[in-house]
Amino acid sequence: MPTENPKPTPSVDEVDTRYLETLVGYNARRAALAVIGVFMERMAEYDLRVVDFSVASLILHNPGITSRQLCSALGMLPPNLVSLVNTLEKRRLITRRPHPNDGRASGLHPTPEGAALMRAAESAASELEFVASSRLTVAERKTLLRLLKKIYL
Amino acid sequence: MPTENPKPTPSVDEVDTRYLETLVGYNARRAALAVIGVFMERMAEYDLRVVDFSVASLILHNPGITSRQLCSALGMLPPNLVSLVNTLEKRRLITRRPHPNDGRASGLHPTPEGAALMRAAESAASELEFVASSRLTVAERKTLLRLLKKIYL
DNA sequence: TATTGTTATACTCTATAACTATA
DNA sequence: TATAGTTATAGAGTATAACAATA
Repeated sequence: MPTENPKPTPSVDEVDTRYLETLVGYNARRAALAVIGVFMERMAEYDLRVVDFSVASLILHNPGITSRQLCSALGMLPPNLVSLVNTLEKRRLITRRPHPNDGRASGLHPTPEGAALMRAAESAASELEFVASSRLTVAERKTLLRLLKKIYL
Repeated sequence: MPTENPKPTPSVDEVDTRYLETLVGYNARRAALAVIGVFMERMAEYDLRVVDFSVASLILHNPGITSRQLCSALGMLPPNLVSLVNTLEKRRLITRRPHPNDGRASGLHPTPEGAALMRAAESAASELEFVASSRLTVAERKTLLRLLKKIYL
């Protein structure tokens, strides 16, 4: 009878991630973190975090938007938006004006400086898209965006 | 001459998110958060957070894997893995054994109970995939996974 | 000298409760 | 009574520095 040692405390040579890679959530999270990592580095030039960029971009394209609307659009909670908006205001990138129909709310508006900064930041972001999806064809990138929207919309 | 009031502090009716929706990072993050939100609720039954599931799944499929290998595979930092592994060990879901080739490391192995739990959890996760991607055809889901991998690999 | 695992700790992000001013 | 915005605070997640044991 030959030597038998069926389970000799094995070591792992190469990690098998095949199961996790079958999950949409795992892949979407990895992809998001990869893209956003590059995005963060690039936006440091404008002193904008990812969430600052998102908020300021929505204000640029939706002048008069309220904090509540920003929270709904971006899935964040009102208390976590307060200091962010305050900082943008102190940097003179946005201003608050009284809301025309609702005395409780403020309308958020880009300043000329804020609009200029965001146009530059959005240009940089759009350039980055080509880097981030450099291994995708234009058609594949379009398909990816379409399928991702079908997941979360 | 009619009344003119070209910029009367507008209010926003419906938020225009079209620019952000052109960005892969924005869409991937939204999709990941949507899927993972459902995932978290479902995994509460097994008392597993997303990261617990990922670690335990890798241990199941890679018996003998080290902490260092887990960190590399999941993009997390060693200090943040310590208490997670300790908790899995205290729950008797995994055990540590001496690494065969490296006295500094421990090999992590699933216990029979841990393997049984993870097989159940993985079944639930795979079922959830059909819910999460219910608006996608099978072919679309396959395409989505392929394109996401091309982004982060 | 470099690496594995660990402790301690700091920083960021996210979540909850409670308050005010207005609808 | 309900909602917008705010404050304070708690909790989760992520980050760095430094150490002991081993390679």
